[in-house]
Amino acid sequence: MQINIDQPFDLASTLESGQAFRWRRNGEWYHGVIYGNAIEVRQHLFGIEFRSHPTPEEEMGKTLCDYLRLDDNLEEVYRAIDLDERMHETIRRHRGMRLLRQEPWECLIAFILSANSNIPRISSTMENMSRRLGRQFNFRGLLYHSFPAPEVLVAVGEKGLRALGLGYRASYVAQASQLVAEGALRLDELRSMPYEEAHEALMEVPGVGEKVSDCVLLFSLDKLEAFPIDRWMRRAVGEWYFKERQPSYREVRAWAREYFGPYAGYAQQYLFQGRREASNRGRG
DNA sequence: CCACGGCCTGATTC
DNA sequence: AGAATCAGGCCGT
Repeated sequence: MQINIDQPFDLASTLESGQAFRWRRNGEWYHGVIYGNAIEVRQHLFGIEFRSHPTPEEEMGKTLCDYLRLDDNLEEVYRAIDLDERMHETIRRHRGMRLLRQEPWECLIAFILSANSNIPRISSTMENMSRRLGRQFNFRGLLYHSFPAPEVLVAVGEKGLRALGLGYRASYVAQASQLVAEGALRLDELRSMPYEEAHEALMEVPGVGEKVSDCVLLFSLDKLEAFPIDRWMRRAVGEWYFKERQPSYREVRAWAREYFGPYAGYAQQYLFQGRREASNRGRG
C-alpha cells in the first residue's frame, strides 16, 4: 500500500536517528514491529510504500502515519527552530527527519536501558528480549518478534533479565514492569498531562532520571517541548551557546525552551544528529 | 540545589 | 594479548 506525503519526509534518517532501536534495514526496505504488527516500509518519490501483518494495510495505514508523526507540520517546525547558522546547516543536511510517536511502554524500557550504554548495545538487548520473550510470527519469509508485555517481564524477574544481559539495569526494568503491570503507572495518561507534571511523574520510576524521562516524553508521549540532554548534548550546547561553560541540566533545559520554543524537542533531534555525524567523521 | 563515585557489560583502544 | 577506557545516566551520599 502507498501513502502520499506532501511534506518533507526522510524515512532513513527518521528510523536511523537513534530514537527507536528495533528497525532493521535491508536494501531500501526497513523491517520493524509496531503495535504487534510486522511492518515493511520503504520511501518513494512522493511518499512511502508499506506492507503489514497480521493487521491488513487498509487498517494499518493510519497507525503507521501516526507512528511516523506525519501529522506534524515540519515546515512550521523549521520556521520555529531555524534560528542560527548551526541549526540551519543541520536542518539542511537532515531535511525530512521526523520525531517518532513510539509505543510508550517499549520506549520507556529502551531508554532505561540506555543509561551508561550505547546504541548498538541498546539495540541488541532490545532485540534479545524480544526474541526470547516476545510473540513470534512469520511474514514474507522473515521472523518478527513483538516486544514483551509488562506482565511477561514481571514473570521473568530481575535475575532472568540479568541473564539477558541488562546488567544493573535489570532491577530498574523489573520494577518499572511491576508498576505498569499493576496499573500504578499508566503511561497513556501522561500524554494528556502538562509537560512538567508528566516529567516528574515519570521520574518516580526507578531508573528514570531527567534525561530518560525527557526521551520517553519526546519520543512517545507527544511532549515536543522536551529537550533530552545527554553528555554530548551538554558539551555541545555548552560550547556553542554558553561560551565553553558546562551548564547544569536545568539550565540547558530552561535555555532550550526559551530559545527554541514549543518545538525544542525537534531542535534537539537535529542537533543530536549533527553531533553524531561530526563524531563519525572524526573516526573516519 | 550541586558534586562525586560506583555500577553490568561488551566493544574499542592502547 | 590483556588491561584500561568508554558508552545517549541513575542513585545514594
